[in-house]
Amino acid sequence: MARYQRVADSIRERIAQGLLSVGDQLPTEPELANEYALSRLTVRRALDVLQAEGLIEKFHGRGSFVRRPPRRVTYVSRCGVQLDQPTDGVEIENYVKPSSVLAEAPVASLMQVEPGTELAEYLYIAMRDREPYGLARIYVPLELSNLLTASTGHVPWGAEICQGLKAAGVRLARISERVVSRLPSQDEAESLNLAAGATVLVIERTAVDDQGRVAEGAHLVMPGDRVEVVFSTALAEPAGR
Amino acid sequence: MARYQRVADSIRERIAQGLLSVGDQLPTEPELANEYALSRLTVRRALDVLQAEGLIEKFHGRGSFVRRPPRRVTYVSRCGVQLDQPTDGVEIENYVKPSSVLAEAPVASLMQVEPGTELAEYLYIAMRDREPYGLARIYVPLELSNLLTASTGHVPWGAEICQGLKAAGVRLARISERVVSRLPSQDEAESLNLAAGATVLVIERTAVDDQGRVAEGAHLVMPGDRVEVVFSTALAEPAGR
DNA sequence: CAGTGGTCTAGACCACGAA
DNA sequence: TCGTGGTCTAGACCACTGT
Repeated sequence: MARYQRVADSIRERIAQGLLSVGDQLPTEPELANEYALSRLTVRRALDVLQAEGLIEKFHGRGSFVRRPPRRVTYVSRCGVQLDQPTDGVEIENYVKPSSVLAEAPVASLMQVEPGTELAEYLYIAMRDREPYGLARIYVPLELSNLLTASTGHVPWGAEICQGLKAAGVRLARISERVVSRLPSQDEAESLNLAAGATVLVIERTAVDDQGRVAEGAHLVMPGDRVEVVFSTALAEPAGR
Repeated sequence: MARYQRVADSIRERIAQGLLSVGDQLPTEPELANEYALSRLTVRRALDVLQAEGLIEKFHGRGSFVRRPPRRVTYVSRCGVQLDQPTDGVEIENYVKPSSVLAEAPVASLMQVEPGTELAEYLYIAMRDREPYGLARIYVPLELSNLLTASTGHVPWGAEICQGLKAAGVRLARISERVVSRLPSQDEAESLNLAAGATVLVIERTAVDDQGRVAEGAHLVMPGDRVEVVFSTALAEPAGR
């Protein structure tokens, strides 16, 4: 086994044993190189491995630190964004920025409208532990968004969108979701504060009403190592038949 | 911008322009180092970037090659494994290995049985383009698996499991699926022929019958950059009501 | 300013694959 | 056996952070 792997194992062990705790700064790279009698490049590769695993976090100019073990946030398939992990008591804050946009090609395809159609866009940034962990763009046809704001009196969030649509007389017939894992764009990497090599989980969701029109579309980007997605489907033929 | 990034851009450009085509071998690392007047380590880092992007593939002892752009395979939520991308004409082969196992803790939790319970396990390896792209472990309670083999006469695959269960009188009430992205275990990396730093998409699925018992459980592991997962839910209240 | 991680070099040896 | 990528070194300079 390569030496950098052994160093990674050794530091992993130190963390597991509690010799290094969450938030602690690791020895500097020259110190580690000296300690293991290896070149600095070799211990750097070990740290890269640990960073890819999400065990540590490196900051240019500051040092390397033991990371809080990533608690997975659960995304549950439902109308409106739903991100929660109920039992850990950590607050999740959301920042919402509503606006209206002209649909570019990808959004137009998602919403099944002509490119250039005007849509209401809700941009959400979800924070947790003072770190961003999710970007959500939710699109609603303009005529529906007016009904939404009128009925709720403020910018809706999550399940409120669902209820608002219902109150506005929209009957949702089907929700389709597409889940993909990929490398983040540069923007996404910065917004979500992602390490090099990290992936994001992308969920594209459309809610179709009983007229076959797309009533809501969502584009969610989340850090791949901090989310789990749960789908639960009741089958068409219930037990009673 | 760092020099290795510029080299990566340059090679990316060569591929985009068709100077390098799918399957072509790249110049060797010493050649590239010479060509760009950089050290070998620097061009190696450029190649690492391209490999992480899935653009090239490196083979120890053979060379680096332009990779076929990863066609995403679509996993559609359904009973039984369903992996297909209909319109590309590339054959998907499956190798099945049935056996019976004693449930370890994670499997026992998936199937909601006591640890140590005997279960039928079907291990599938899905191949495509002569490369493995999916590992599936499907678990069925032993009494159901006997019914299955009896009714189909051979080892069932995919939708056959669903039909077989139905024929055996099992009424499925709900399917739950959990999707997670993570780094592969060493075994998984080898079986799926994954590059360093690649992630896998894991789907854990359980099908529950109308008695609340788990009739089928599945643990699917797929290369994160070659799958997309699609869920479609008809809502509880159809349009007609 | 001092201390940290990020990039880069020139050279060496090793491990693997194919002929 | 030979050519390939994988690992490693000792040293250098740069870029960022906090004081």
